[in-house]
Amino acid sequence: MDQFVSKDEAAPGSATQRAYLALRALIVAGEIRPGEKLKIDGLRQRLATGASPIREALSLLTSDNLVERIDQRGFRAAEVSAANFQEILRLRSTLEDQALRESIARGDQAWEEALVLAHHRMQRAQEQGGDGFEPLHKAFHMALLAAAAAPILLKFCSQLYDLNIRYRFLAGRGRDYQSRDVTEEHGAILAAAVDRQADTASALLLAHYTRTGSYLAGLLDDGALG
Amino acid sequence: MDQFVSKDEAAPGSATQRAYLALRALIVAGEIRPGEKLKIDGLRQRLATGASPIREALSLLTSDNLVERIDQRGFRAAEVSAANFQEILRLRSTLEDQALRESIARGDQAWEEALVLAHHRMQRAQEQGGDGFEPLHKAFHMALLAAAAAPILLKFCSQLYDLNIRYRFLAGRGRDYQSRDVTEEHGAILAAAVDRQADTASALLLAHYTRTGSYLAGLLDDGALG
DNA sequence: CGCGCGGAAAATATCGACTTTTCCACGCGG
DNA sequence: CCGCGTGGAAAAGTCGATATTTTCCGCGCG
Repeated sequence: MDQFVSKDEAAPGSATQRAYLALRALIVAGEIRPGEKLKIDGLRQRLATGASPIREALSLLTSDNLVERIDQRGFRAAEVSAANFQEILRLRSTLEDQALRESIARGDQAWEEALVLAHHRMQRAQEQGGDGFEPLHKAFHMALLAAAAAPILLKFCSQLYDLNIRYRFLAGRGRDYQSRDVTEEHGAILAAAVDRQADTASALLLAHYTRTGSYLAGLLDDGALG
Repeated sequence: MDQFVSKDEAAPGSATQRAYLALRALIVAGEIRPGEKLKIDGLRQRLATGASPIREALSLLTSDNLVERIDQRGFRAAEVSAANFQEILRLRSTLEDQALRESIARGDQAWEEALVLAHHRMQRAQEQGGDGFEPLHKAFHMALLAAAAAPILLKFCSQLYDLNIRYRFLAGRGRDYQSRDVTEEHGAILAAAVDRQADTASALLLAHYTRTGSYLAGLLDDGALG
């Protein structure tokens, strides 16, 4: 029994890993509000584990820019601001442009197929009411870049994705995010990528981000943010 | 006494911070070889502290791409490779170009003065035998970018600097690094930055990196690396 | 009435020991 | 002679407790 341990909770080996994933999910989803104090003891109870895994997980999240460490005063969820949001958007554009171009240039057939598959799964989840949509959405975006032989770059992109999506959740649980025509946008990006039209794909992707960005900026101005 | 705590060892508050800085220095300086196993107990002795700060420091270093975590098998110093080195160089060029341009565009007089000061100190250290040169070299490079209002970007640049300089140490303790005309290059970059000539400054900076990169790649091919 | 000082309460950071997992070498069986 | 399974040692991971630091609140002094 190796992969057959998913009884109630996914149990990836170490308690640290579990705590890391759980906390990241809580922060990204906005269940832990920006600036909120992260008390070790509280989290210890909430996640049913010891203090060491919690501390380690928080350290990891610190380097992901999702948690801030205050010298001898513990941890808190990262603050949000319009400037921070803009920076994330800008960095993401720069880095994903580069990653996407390299991915398209180097991608083989296996990449292409994995990409189509990721897109299909995402579409499927969306049509069926959005259950489990979020992880698949991220999977699709990362699948676009996956063929780039640049581990650090991909890691940065993954981090920035999480930071960015956090704002979407904060803007209102992603309510009617899908109301905009993201479906079509995703489809167009997929098509361009599969056709190896790097310029087109990149332009579409950046437009996708810029548009989502303005959309969110509008929502954020309405009080969800200082 | 805020900045006056450098008696024997820098003693910044927490044991975690101390362990983090010490380990990072060891890895960057190459005293811990790439791929080397990082045994908790060994480090515990070496740094005279408990296991918790060590683990936490290693977690932080993991996110800096200086340490790799192996699921239930502990930690090891990050491996090195030509591909990894190339990626660092490439990313650094992209990100520092952007950061430098924004820094030059936004920098005020205080920034200019801090920059000149950082350069002077670095020069001074180099002339006097290179004592404490490394931290000042990093300080100068970061001072160039400091006026960019982009904390995440600057953090990435700082990380990439460390990753990059690690290769220089591995290539032979930075032996005759200064034999190349870095002094003049630094001076030219400083001048261009102070004169707010973004294009020139950026071009010089990238050339600086590219040149250092080829230089190191040459050294690394000679067996210091697989 | 406001400011600053002290002491109590809480939270963090750190340590030392326990539990679980992994690694390595030895010996048995094919 | 080589592969496989077993057993012991070592290391990682985790837990609970302790000590140190910070924070908060009320009291007295200016």
